[in-house]
Amino acid sequence: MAKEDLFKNLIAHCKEYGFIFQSSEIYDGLSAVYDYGQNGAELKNNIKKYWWDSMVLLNENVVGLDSAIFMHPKTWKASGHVDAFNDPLIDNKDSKKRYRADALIEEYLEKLEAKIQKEVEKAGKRFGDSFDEKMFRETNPRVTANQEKIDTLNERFARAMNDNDLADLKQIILDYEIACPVSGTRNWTDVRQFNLMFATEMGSTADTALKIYLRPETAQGIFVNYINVQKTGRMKLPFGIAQIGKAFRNEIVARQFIFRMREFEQMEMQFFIKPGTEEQWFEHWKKVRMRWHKALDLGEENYRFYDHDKLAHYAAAATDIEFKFPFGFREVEGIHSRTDFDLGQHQKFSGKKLQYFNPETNESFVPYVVETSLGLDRIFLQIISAAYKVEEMEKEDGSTDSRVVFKLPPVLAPVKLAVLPLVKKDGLPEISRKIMNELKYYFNCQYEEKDSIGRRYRRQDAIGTPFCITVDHQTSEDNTVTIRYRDSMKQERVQVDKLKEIIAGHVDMSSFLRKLESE
RNA sequence: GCGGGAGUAGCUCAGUUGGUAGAGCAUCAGCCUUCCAAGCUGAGGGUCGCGGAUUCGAAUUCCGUCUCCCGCUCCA
Repeated sequence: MAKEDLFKNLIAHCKEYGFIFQSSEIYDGLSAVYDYGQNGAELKNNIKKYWWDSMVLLNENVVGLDSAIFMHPKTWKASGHVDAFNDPLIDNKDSKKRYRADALIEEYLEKLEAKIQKEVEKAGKRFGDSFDEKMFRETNPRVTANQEKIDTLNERFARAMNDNDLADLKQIILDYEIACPVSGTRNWTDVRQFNLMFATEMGSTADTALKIYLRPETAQGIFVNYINVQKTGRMKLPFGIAQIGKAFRNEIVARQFIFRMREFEQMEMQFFIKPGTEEQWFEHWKKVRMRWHKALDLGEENYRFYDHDKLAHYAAAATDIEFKFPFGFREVEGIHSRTDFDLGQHQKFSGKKLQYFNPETNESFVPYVVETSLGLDRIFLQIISAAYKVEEMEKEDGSTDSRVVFKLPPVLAPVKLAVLPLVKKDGLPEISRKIMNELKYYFNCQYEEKDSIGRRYRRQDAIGTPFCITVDHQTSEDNTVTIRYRDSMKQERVQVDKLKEIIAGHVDMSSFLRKLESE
């Protein structure tokens, strides 16, 4: 099957079996927003538990937090998001390229500056030692003309940016005949503002309302609570704060199913450290996080690190853990060395001390931060992409047969086992119900009696149920059932009272975590 | 946002120059009892993405709009 088809089929499969639906589908949907269905919600919760437990249970110096989506507007000034997420953009209609309008103008200014520089250098060579640069700049007509152009443009540009005058930004581009570097034409659209943060108002009357944003990342909720957690938890450096929560970005183009959504969920841990130890902790968390991913057993060859050359405004070092999706290698998790940027900014904007006092050395300082930031929806997509298999097999009579199977890690599977009476009579349903009623306290179970046993197995394969328990006529004689394994399709006959132990061995989170740490 | 493709039942799709909306699978009920889908009988389910125009009559033609997919672009 072609890769595109595979991805399409996966999306269709997710809908058909209750994993993911498009938001508000009966109203034609809402772009780049998705809902998790009955099976998707279970899988998502299990992923969260795996992450949360691996952070908070396995690391005694990492604690959890659940901060609000709404935050004081100053938060986003301090974090840099208000500035970084508000770009005036313009499109060239011929080349179809999109640019930041301010960047185009700045580039033009640089060109003018370069022209002057060239004149100066030329003159410098000609006159040798007797060259008076200041005099030359003030008197040469070509230089003064360009310098005047720069000065007037600079002034107008600064005013337009300050007033957020989009119309004038476009007019500048037209007036100074700035052309597209690709097409060379000046066929421009209007300048439009793309604000990547969703805004709303808090307060019931318009005149007192405060403009607030839906958080574009969960990290700031951790930073603003740094002191609260450190003091009340009596935390000593190094320590971490972990959080799972929704974040919102008004993406210009959101595509590729749940890979890039406008409303998404992050699993982030901010690790506070002494300055000077950031390299060591950066390497530590790179290793730990990669091990966490690989324990899911989705194929070693599907992972790689990608180190950033261009760094975001907050980062000193950054790497991504990338996974090979059906559409190529993409970022799933970011590990960033954020220095004291965030705490420093919040200290500055709030006027509150966000420091750590080391009683041994009598020093106070703003801690450095290494963060691990994982996209929950992305790792969900990663897991189902790797788990979705169409298998061809040969039947006993030589004809071919196929099945669609979700080979989800058993510990994450939405339904752990199905209890199936072989036939719908002879008391088999009653025995099955009894078994189910005992196991339901430990595992998410399903009971099914409709259709042939083979077809019921296939249905369970399609949602990734790792175990099918089949009750047959022998059960009433010796209290045994068959247990059928999803991946091998092999069956074993076991005692009913052994079921809990056998299944727990495969799906229990605590044993999975133990395995993770022992590796 | 731009270019290309698409939208008909839960899923995959057919639907001829405009003339009463179909199939397979799935679902539900019943029959049959069988350890790896596709046995038999019957039933339910669609204002053909939405809105408008043309027409005696529109799934089909035209306009607008929404959504999805691919490629740019943007973002991490």
